[in-house]
Amino acid sequence: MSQVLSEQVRGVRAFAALLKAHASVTSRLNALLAAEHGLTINDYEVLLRLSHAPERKLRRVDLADQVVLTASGITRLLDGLESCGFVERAPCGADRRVVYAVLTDAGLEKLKEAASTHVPQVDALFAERFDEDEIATAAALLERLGDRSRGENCAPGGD
Amino acid sequence: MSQVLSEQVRGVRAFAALLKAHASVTSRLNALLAAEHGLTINDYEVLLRLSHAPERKLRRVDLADQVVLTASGITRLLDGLESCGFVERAPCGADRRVVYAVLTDAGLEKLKEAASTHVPQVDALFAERFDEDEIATAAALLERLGDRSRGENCAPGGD
DNA sequence: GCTCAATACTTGACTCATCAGCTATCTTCC
DNA sequence: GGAAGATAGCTGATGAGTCAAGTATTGAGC
Repeated sequence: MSQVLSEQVRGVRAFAALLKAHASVTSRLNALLAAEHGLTINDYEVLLRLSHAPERKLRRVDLADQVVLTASGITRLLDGLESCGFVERAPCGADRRVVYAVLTDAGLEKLKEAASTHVPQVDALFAERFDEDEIATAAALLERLGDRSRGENCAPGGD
Repeated sequence: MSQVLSEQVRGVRAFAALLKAHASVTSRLNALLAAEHGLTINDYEVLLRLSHAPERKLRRVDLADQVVLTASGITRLLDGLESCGFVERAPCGADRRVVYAVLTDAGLEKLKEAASTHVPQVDALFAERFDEDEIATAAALLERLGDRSRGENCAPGGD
């Protein structure tokens, strides 16, 4: 009866595992990050991206792309970080539509503080389950999955 | 300066890739599932789990565990599926605290209908990026990551 | 057989992110 | 140099999920 429902199809199993792994891992790490530093994972990721950016600043639209959020999602997220003083706005001389998000010194400090617990926690979570080769393999595969440049037309039924 | 921030630590890279892969993949598939069938990915997963369960029924608490949601999250999600007629409540004779969620015939039909587009889409997404071995490897690694029985005490700084 | 803790579930208030729709600015083309 | 369309960003309404606190039921200990 359930030909359609049986998971003989490979991708489905991997997808289900991705969903569960993500939910499981993020719910745990999110709780720790929130309790210890008052940040969400997305807050943390945004601070991290900014810290790596030239002059510690990024256009909001590029930030949105990097953390896979919509433009309005980034606006609201940055509202929070701005009100904490971790991020500032800076106009762009060349294009007045653009408002850069700039990591402040306080923001960098906050990031370092959060990283000091978050990085070991993340690492422990992986180290408990995988050896180094497996972590590297997982990272490489996941990076390919997240690469949006591939297969834009992936919708056999909808596009 | 940024000893703490540099991603020499392996787990962090894998974690960042997990976040991005998940966001990227789910935002796409969620949009398709919502547009074509009016379901979220979690709705779909719940219908699927129920379809595999004995007598097509599951305690809410077990369902919550399987899809990694809180008890209240499951209540709200099932509210929606109930009002669509895809799921029904059934009392448990042995324990009157328990309310089973039961997949109705309409719910099974809905699942089949949704699966008919969703499964190929999921599969295409993976097939575009990976060969079969890689998909199997990714699935196996992700399953281990999502396995909550391991490493409960994963918080070096908090527990 | 009564009390007390644990378990299953629901509800209200809240957070975070979405979409639709808006303004402002930039670019192109006539 | 003015109109038309594209791009960057913001805002109101909404949805999906969380937590905290509540009820109802069960089971264990005395």
